[in-house]
Amino acid sequence: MLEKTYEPSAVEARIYEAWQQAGAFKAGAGAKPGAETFSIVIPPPNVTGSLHIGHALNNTIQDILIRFERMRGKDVLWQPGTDHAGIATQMIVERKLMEQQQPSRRELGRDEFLKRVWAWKAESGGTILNQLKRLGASADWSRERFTMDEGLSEAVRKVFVGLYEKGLIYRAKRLVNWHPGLETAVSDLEVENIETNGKMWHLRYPIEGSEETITVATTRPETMLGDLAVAVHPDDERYQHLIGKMVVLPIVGRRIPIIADTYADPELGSGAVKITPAHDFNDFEVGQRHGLKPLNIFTTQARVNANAPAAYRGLDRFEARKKILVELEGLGVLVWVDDKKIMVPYDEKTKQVIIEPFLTDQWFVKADVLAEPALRSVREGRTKFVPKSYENTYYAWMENIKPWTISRQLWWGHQIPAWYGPRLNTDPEFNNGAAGPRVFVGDSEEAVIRQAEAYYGRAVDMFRDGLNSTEFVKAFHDFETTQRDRTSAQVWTLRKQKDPFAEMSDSRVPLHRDEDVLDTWFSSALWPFSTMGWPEDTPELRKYYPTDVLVTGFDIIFFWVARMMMTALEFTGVEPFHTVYMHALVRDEKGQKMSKTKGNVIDPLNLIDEYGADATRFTLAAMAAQGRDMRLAIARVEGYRNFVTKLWNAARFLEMNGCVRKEGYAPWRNQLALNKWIVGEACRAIAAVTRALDEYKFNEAANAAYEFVWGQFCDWYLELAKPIFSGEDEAAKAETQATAAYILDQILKLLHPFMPFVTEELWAETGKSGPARDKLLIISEWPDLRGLENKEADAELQWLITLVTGIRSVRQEMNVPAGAKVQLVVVGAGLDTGTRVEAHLPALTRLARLERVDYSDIVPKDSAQIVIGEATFVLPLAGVIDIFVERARLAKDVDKLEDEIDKIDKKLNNPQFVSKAPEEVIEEQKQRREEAVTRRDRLKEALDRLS
RNA sequence: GGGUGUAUAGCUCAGCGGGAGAGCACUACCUUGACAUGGUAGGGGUCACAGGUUCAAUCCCUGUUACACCCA
Repeated sequence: MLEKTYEPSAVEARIYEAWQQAGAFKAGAGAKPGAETFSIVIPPPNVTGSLHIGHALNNTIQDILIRFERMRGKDVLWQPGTDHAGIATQMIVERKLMEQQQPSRRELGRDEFLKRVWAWKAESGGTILNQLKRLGASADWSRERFTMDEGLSEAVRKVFVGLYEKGLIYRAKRLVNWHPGLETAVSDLEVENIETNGKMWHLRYPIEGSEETITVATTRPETMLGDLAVAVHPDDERYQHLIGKMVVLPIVGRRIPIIADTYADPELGSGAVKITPAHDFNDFEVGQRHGLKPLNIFTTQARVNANAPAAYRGLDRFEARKKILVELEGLGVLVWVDDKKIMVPYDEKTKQVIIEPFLTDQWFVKADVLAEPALRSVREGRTKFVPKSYENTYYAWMENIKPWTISRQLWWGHQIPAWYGPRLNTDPEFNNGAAGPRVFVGDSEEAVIRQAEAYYGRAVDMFRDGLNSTEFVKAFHDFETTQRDRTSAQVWTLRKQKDPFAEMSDSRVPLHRDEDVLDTWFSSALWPFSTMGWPEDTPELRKYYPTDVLVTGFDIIFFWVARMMMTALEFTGVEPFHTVYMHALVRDEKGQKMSKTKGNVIDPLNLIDEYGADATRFTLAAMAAQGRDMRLAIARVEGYRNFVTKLWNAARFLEMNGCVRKEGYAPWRNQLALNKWIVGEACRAIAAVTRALDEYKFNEAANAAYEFVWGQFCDWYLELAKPIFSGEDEAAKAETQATAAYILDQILKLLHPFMPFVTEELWAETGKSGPARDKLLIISEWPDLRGLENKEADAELQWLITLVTGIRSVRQEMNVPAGAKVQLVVVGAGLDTGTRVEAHLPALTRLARLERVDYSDIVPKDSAQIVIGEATFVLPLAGVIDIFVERARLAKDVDKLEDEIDKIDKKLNNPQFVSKAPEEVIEEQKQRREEAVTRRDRLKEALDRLS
């Protein structure tokens, strides 16, 4: 016997274990022979992260699709894994070191620090995956991958080398977005521009050899220390005579030119702008056009460096600003201050640190080249976005894609497989100072050594500890010495004669490895194929790649989706998935983003603890309409928890009434209209859920299932079955018991993708009697009852439901006590109505609380009347009902019908409508009119009888 | 500044060229043999505003307003 309520906490862990034991999550579990494949790769969560509500939604949707397709007999793989999340993880470990008062990252050194990170990964890395398991995620855990696994790292190196060799990855000195806290470059996407109340300071610069001044405006006065020019528009009348003159930069004393460049906007401020090429992206370009060599005034921590006057060195950028303003004011240079809204670039993650444009050597990907085929894939429909509107977002970004900065000055991540060595004097670029060291890129040290030996014509030494290790410095110095001498054949000959050991110091060339690591998204970009074994040609890769659907939030469409498209097309030649399903972001019930600081975070694990995984999942699915965000209200979760209980109790009711599954039961052999009807309803519900899931309309799927289970099966079928169960007709009872058990099976299947735990538990419970179940629900077949609708049964049950509802409605409105039994008189019944009344007499009596049912040709006086079809159903309530109220009730209905008839008549009397509207629309209107007229006439008659 | 999206019941949201819907909330009644995490009945909407297209507009088009998000 089932308990009165379902206890999720008592069941979920056991069920999950049973699935694992049965190998139900394994790739291909339950697949029909020769089945189509269906694969999804999980968006890998941060390895040291924990589950938030967005993950819960994301993975619920994936699990619904996976369970659905698995039940449909496809060969399914859900590929799980985690991401090393370079910046986030490194920050966490650094913070922990600080909290525990241990040596800092730099004090520990690279190797020791990385050991600590791996230890932390080992300690906390399983958390989020365990949380996904609590949600019921049926991923193939035996195939779990991590972005820094050896295989995936090999894929990263292969891709890096491949792109490098094609010229699609290059190293360059550029202005990049610099994070002064982490002291690393970040990509454009990792910067969020936030509108802030700022100021515009107007500075009057003196002009050399003149009494004139030129006024420039800036939001960042401290950067004046790095000013290299003042620009005016070439057509600006006001400044023609100043172009070419020199400004003496206050405080600094540097002479800088006044240049003509269209970047200066004559309309803005004074029309003259200061140019600081090392600290502003626009200024950098201006500087390049005019051959200005950028002057960097900041350290990697955004403190003023030695390129500035001594008084400012070491000051933080904001301290420097204060000091400069004081000094400029004292000099009379600062002439005016405005308030101004300015966009300040913040670190996108924490929104705490202001990002600084900073001039450094970095690695870049020529994203524009890779974007071309990725754009075509979507334009030509080989990959589709759901909802489709995101395709425009994708186009807009991809069409204007900028070079992708992929190097990070971090330690946790994939170290860039590049080595640097000195240039030979025979190298064509030897005298080009800007060319920098000679770079060797290879997917292994052996490959690099081979290349380097070919270049140098002799052995090389590999220095892994970086540019500053004493061994490297010494070796490099030795090489440079010999290298210099070799520039002249004469000197070289002399040297060899003087120094018999010259040969030795000449013999090995020191190479050092690039210390930087790659952007985390570089490895994520390979996820769909790297997890399946690429670059090896594995069976998984052949079978499950390309994948089918990518399920993700729209916030990482650029970070991740676009980049997967690019790398997959470049390296595998196919789109990594045919569909990208973008779900909404989960917000709180007030529509605000959830954040720890606001304290409005809904922890999915709390929801699971309190309401169960099934209710949590169902809520997320039911709210997953295709939109930008969804607001999660606890009341909804509660409601779906109630739904779980409802299902549980329906099963309990069946159990109590001997509804056992029957061997050889065939739904098409049902005799009773009630059973024919519920089979048809199930058929429609299954079709609706299936179609909705095929279209990724999870809310529609959930609602259709919910409506059928609660609104049809529980509210009507079970209620109507009650009199049969307690009745004498054994044949009817047997058929209904078998049908009820059969429908429950269909329901369990239908709900399983949404509510896997309670359905699996009930599947087991109901499997204890009747024919033995041959497998778990998770790998059972998705239901399909097509062709079992029955029009007559539908009409009959619809009639019954209308009648019961009608009587109940009258009873309530007439304030008939709920317990009181009343008489029903059927007037004007034809053969159909008579048969139906007789067939459903017990149900009717019970549900409408009737004392007895009589037939008559005369309507009793002062009665409430219900018109259905040709018959009028009369509740003789003389003395009980208020005639006035009953008249009002009927009159209201008549009014409604009159309105409708008027509306339809207007249409039908319009010759335009009749001539232009489609035939079936006209026909439908006529039919609706006829029904309305009949019903109105009946109601009018009823009304007349009341007076 | 550019772009995208949204505006429907008190709330959260579906829907859609031809009858305005759901869940929650609300009101009233009901502990009837699965379920009070329940049942029954009920109230509630100029479908943001203004034009246009159409025989017909909540739905399509244009504009306005408000809000949200993305990009610079």
